[in-house]
Amino acid sequence: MKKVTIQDIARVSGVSKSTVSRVLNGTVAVNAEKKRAVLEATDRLGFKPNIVAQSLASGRSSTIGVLTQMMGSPFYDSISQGLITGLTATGYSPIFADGRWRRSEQKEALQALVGRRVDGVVVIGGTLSSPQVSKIVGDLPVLLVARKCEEDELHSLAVDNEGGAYDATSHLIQRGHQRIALIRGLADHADAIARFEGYQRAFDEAGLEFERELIVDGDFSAESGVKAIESLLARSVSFSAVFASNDLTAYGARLALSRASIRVPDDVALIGFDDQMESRFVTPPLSTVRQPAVEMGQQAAEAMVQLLQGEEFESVLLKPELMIRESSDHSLID
Amino acid sequence: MKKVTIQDIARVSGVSKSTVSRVLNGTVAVNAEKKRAVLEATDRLGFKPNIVAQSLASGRSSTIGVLTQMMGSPFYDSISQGLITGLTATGYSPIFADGRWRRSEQKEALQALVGRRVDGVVVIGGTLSSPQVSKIVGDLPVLLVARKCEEDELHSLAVDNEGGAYDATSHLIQRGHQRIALIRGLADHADAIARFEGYQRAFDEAGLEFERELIVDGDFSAESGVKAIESLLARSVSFSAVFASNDLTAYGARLALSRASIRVPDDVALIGFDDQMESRFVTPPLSTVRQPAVEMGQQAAEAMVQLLQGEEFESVLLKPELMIRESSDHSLID
DNA sequence: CCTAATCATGAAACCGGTTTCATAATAAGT
DNA sequence: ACTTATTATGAAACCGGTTTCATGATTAGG
Repeated sequence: MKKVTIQDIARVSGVSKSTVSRVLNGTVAVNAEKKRAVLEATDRLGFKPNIVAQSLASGRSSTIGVLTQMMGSPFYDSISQGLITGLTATGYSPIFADGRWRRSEQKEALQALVGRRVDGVVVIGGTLSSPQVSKIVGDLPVLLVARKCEEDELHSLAVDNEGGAYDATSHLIQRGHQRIALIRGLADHADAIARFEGYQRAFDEAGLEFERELIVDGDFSAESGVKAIESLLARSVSFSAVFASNDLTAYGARLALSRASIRVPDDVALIGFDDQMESRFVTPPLSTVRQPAVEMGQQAAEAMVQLLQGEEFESVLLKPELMIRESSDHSLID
Repeated sequence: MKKVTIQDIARVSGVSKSTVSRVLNGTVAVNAEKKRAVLEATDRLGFKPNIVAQSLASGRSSTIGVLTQMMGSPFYDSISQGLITGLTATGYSPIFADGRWRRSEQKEALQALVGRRVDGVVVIGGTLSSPQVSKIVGDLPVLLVARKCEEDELHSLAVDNEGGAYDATSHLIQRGHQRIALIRGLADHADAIARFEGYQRAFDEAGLEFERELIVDGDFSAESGVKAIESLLARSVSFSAVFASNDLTAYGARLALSRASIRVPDDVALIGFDDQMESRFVTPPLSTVRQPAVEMGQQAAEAMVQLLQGEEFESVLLKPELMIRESSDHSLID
């Protein structure tokens, strides 16, 4: 079970290890006869290059660092998943480090990745500013996923949260809803803020005022959806629709409504954000704003490979798609 | 932005690079004065060891290969997530490769990991037999997660699927149900088979016979839950309870029941398997058999680190916990 | 046919660490 | 005090590749 090295190949095929390397990488032409001998030996001895040695010598590790923020969010998890699948058979392997949404840990994680000499870095979410990221990763290619890049110095692959929220809210307004409760996400989370802004803009453009009392704080968890509805009911706030900042929150809201014998969509329309896998199957199927998480991960993988091959990549802002299902399929207007 | 090497440290602090290495690794004692100088220089120059070089020289890469099977299953995804978090700050980094539930791809993926000279391998699910795995990874420590090891030659961290299914079924039987539909998982999936066996044993031990017509095929997807219920109804099979092979399937079943105006749990009790995050919040909250996926991932991380430190590790078979919620909270017996 | 340019190839340097080995210095033993 | 066992340390080998460089062989140009 001892490892075969190119030295062994060289000895067996009667050439120098330089030549073996050249044959294997096809960097320069070598005599056809020797080439055949080398390939034959490589095959017969079952040679597998030592990627670590390759990395050290070439300065490239064929490894891509991925910084995640594990909050057990289905959305972020799906992106990671898409990245892993998108990277298979590209020659690059993803190596993960987690930042737990804490600045210091994100920095450490990023440093660990750089220490491992990754060829590029994909940052999924997180709260590090792009200068902070740049400072740590240096001139390595970086791709920010599910995050806009404020300064536009880094490449990014994000979703238009504001637009998505605008669409969702407008949809409800068109169905005649005016008292639309909003369950917000984490107060300092960029996505949550953008979604709130979309909500506001929908009201503005419809020439309507939204009521302060309809805005409830949340934290993207299902529990916070339950609490939000309970709070609304406890305060006897009336509302005919609920826009939850993500699907998980919408599930919680749905449960709380059900407990209060409020029917969805008959009494109250409900809409979420994300379109996680389960949303098509909950009762009633949940209307939501679709963020193609898995696809984003795969796209990120492709984009990173492109960048590593020296090609250019234009930051993209994906337009999320409104998925209208039964939970909002009830119009107040006949 | 050029890299600082131990050679630089050596020059600055006036010692040889061997000594620098010794100080940094604490392998052997060195003169206190020199030690201080080295540490000071290390600090001042902001030295970060090149892990690739370290790996090549030491033969250890401080990297753990993880073989996943991306089927977008929340259960498996959560294990990966647990692994990532469990490995942070251990000095080891996880590197992923995906096998897509296909034998040939699993082999390739595993080979890729070994080629990267990982120190150990964690296999999550998958269909490779343990001899096949051993053959590829050689004498590296291996941990099979969410899978029993048939031959017991490899370490494993699994859940007692048969027992869990037995508990779930028995629970329904105790509540007076006798016509319990079972929606099976993928026909050739070990977990699906074990769950079916648990179902059968529960009937046996209760002295009851289960009816063939109540067993419907599925594939662990929500769609298959919908189809299963539709099939049951189309065949006019009567049943008072449904045991779905996983939560996703249960969601689908719930939706189909709802469409047919069959109430849960009043008309039909429903129970799933997994206890994924959402199950507490669907309507009605889903009774299920809890597999602590995230915790399993974390435990796997710990176990692997243990193995790498030469400590022993006993394969464990976790006992899943029955979570009784509203979806099965209706007894036929008063 | 002779000189210059091109080409294939092996030797050696290199990537950045770890580890063995030999040596000089120090401590211990009698 | 003299030999022997320890100890700290630098030089050098090594891990397994890639890449530069020099050289001898080949081809092209005139």
